[in-house]
Amino acid sequence: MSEFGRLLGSIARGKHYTTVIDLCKQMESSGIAHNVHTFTILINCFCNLSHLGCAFSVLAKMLKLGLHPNAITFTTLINGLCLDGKVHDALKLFEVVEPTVVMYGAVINGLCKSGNNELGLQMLKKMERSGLEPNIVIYNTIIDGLCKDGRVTEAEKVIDSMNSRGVKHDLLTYNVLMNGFCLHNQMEKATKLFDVMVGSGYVPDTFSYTILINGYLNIERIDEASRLLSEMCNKGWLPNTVTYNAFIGGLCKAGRIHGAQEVFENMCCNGPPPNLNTYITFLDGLCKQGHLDLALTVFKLMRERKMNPTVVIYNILIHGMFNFGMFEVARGLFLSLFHKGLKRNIHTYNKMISGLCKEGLFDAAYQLFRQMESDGCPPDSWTYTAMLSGLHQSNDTSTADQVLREMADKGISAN
RNA sequence: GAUAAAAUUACUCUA
Repeated sequence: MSEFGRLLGSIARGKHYTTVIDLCKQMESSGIAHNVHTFTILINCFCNLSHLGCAFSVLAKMLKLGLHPNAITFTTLINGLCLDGKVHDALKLFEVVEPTVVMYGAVINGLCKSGNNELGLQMLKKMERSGLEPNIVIYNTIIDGLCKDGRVTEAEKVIDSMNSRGVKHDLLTYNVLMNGFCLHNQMEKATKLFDVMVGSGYVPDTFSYTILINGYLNIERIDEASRLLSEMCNKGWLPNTVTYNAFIGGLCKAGRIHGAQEVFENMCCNGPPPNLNTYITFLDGLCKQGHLDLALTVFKLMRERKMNPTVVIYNILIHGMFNFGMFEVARGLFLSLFHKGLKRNIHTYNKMISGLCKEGLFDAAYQLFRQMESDGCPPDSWTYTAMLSGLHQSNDTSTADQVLREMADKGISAN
């Protein structure tokens, strides 16, 4: 039985979540019983596929069988709730179970990732008071949240207090800090920190290099990014899909479409294989630079390579088409979302409405605006702004007033 | 009781 758990665990670690779920079904039908361990693995798989409902059904089944979920089960569920954006529910669950260090790690991560650094810091304090010692994972989580928020100085203070509590920083701490500098146009500081890190005996990994590479690419320093790429290769670190995706984005941004295409084609032929983000990055770059024909070719290629376009891919193309006057193509793409069974999101509608208004197609825009609610995408402040501007352009003051009232009723204010 | 299951870093669509 524990053999089975081990098997499931290793498959789950390889991220083959659906395989695990299938195996569990087979296991059940052949009468092999679950235990807390295998149930928890199953819950984690559902969480990682964002099938929270299924995850909680498994929990219910566990309870019905008289099995007691343990701290790991709860941590898994808390993490799943956070991944699904339900941080409040995660907190509620957290409050009714006996906390552990890892459980704190999961909620703090959920809080920091959802823009609640303050609550994350409060949790850290609460944890310290409760007698549980925060570990390096918890500190790195907080430091990352602060760095991404541009609060690198505060992050450095957290490092000091962490050190004085006897927790030593690690390679991740350096990577997180470097990324903080890179994201806020402080490449000199990032580079200096890289040198400090190497000088202290840490061996930079693929993350370290990709962080710096991406930083240089963001300021269009392709030369320096390429130099780092060779350096990392010489040191024996293989650039991965993320590293190349960063190059594709950076090259497109610098207008070097040909270079980006070369990187992309090389990935297709020699690996590492392009993933969804490769297509998102490349298509977005192509569309922003007005290379719509090539974008459509890549879009076709994507489907030939059995990579399923998502709504994000469609949004990018729709946006590109509107920007370069091909609004009929954009409308066609919008319609194919329905044919393909892909759910529209707020980006889709905001792009469509502002695009249609730009073309003077106010009625069409208004029609979409009115279908948003029933399509599960309630308009946000940006939708209202775009729609109102369209209504004003078409001198439809009565509709504009009505929309303004609705907006006020919903407590949404203009941008 | 565990040589099995849980939390942290890079690429990633709109004004």
